[in-house]
Amino acid sequence: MRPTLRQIEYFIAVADQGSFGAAADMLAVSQPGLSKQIATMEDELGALLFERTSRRVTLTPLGRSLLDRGRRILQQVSEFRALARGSVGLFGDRLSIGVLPSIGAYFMPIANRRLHNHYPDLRLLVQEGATDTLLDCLREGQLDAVIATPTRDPAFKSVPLFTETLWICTASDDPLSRATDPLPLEALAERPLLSLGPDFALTSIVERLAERIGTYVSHDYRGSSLDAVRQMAVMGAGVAVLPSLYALAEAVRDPDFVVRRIDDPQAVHEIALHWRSRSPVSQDFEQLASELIVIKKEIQTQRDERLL
Amino acid sequence: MRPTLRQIEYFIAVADQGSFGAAADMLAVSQPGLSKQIATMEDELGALLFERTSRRVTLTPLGRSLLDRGRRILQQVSEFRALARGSVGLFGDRLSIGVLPSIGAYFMPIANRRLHNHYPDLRLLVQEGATDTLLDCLREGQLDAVIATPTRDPAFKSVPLFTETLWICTASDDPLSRATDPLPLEALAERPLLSLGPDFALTSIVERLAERIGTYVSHDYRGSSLDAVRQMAVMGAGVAVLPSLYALAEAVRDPDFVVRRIDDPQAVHEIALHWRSRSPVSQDFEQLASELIVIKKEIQTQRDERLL
DNA sequence: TATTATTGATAGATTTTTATTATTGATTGG
DNA sequence: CCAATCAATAATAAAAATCTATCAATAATA
Repeated sequence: MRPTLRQIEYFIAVADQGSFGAAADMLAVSQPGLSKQIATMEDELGALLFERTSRRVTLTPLGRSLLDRGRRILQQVSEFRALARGSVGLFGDRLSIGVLPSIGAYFMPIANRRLHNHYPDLRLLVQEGATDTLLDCLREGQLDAVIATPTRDPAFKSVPLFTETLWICTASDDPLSRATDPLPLEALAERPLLSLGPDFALTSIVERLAERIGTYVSHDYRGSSLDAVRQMAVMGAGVAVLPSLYALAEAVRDPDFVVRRIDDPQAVHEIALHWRSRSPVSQDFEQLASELIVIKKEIQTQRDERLL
Repeated sequence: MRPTLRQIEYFIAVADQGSFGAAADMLAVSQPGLSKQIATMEDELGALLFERTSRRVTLTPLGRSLLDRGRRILQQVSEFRALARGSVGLFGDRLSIGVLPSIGAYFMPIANRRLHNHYPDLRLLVQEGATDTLLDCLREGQLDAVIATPTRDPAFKSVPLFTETLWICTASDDPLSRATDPLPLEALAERPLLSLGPDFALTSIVERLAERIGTYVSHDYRGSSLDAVRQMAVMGAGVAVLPSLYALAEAVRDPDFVVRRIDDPQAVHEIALHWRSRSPVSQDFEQLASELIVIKKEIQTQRDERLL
């Protein structure tokens, strides 16, 4: 592409030095080489950039008006390089990340703030959805990373981040709402459970729990959001099973909101960070994962203190 | 100076095409040569720009953040050249222009023909889209000019071209279809309006009108094209609000197609020509704008004659 | 499951571009 | 008029970019 960056560079050097020879010295190239580049540049542009008087070289009016543009171009190329080099071991400035709904509303805002301290230039674009949907987007390159239920797909690498416990929420006049201590799973027998739509991995977990104690997940009311699920429970449509991030955040906000942890080793939801195995920045993702783990612990500690 | 302009050019081509082979074809170079350039570029930058899976090529986060910068650099080099060659830039080269859908289908074909008489070498590449999308492309240098709703962004210069009036179209058995004279806005009260998707400035105007008379723009049926909007109106889904260029062109084509102008000072859509303020060929654009204004008047006169 | 097609990477030859040295021609101050 | 200075030219060398041919990996297809 003409003019070449080299030509622009030479052009600026000559303009600055006011002499071909001096410019050549400064750039540590031979004077004829530099002369040639300027000549071909002028030739291709169809106009003279310098006025050669026998004793000195001055810019033509055209050359003068091109000088700033040339400088700006070189400046931008150098910024381009700096940006590329500077982000070795870091992400670029935008990272598209897909997360489960509970993560999106109750984890990402905090995580975003803390990550900002470590990566000041990082801009997170968060998209919420179900695990499978998100992983499809990840596969197709619409997302860079996904925080969701672990998967075994070899197209992805993943690192476990944390485990969410599952909590129940019922109408305030429900007998289950009378206590706040962990609840044995069996106490939910005979009670219809409420959860999200069938796409969500959380729902599968809840279904498995329901099966174990001989009850079922209500198909009539399937929440499109965790808030919807909670509303249905409050109205008495069943027992909502909610992930800890959501349940506890709401409990902190509204002391009258009663949630109880399900006391069962299977009443948990594993959460992992996923990215494409082929991604050339795998190490960055691993580092991101460990940051996120730390952040989760901090959130937990902080919340425990507020609850006590 | 690294990266080379050629490397940046190749980089952008691959990003745009999503494939090394396609990019090489587009640039009329061999695929290995292009691969090599990208490889050395990545090598010299010390970071990968693309993520290669066997079936597709996607940008890494870093690549994505460099893309705009790259485009801007090429854009500026091309402006540098254009400026040097004397305003040959606009009417010698090809002009990529983005326009609103109604303009693209019912104005550009005619404008193109007439412009050809004045500027025999001018080749227009027309792209359709919503105002914001087009202005983004303009900013990034993918387009040279945009004909769309006026904006206040200081990055752009603009000249008003003309004002489109808004017209309605309803099903043929609709009471509103019985007359053809201008319609007071109030006659549309209680009637759901139909328009394009939320990206389009036209839709905002229609929404404002709807609000004034206490009705709404149907969200269930949002046309992806003006034709789609008209179809929905013909099927009785609501009252389509269409810009004059589209409505009158269709009315001329099909005499049974009933459209009525909305008789209200706010039922109008301003249209302006935009270009980058930094463009070295601003004068050319101003001239282009005045040509376009003349052309619009000619079209109007011509159509009025055919309608009478 | 085997086969075919597609896609990007690699190797080596070749052309094109850029740079170097040596030299020339022109101008100007003494 | 001479010596000094500067940019342009010529011949050649070095470097870079590109091409052809081919490979390896992976999906799609039979």
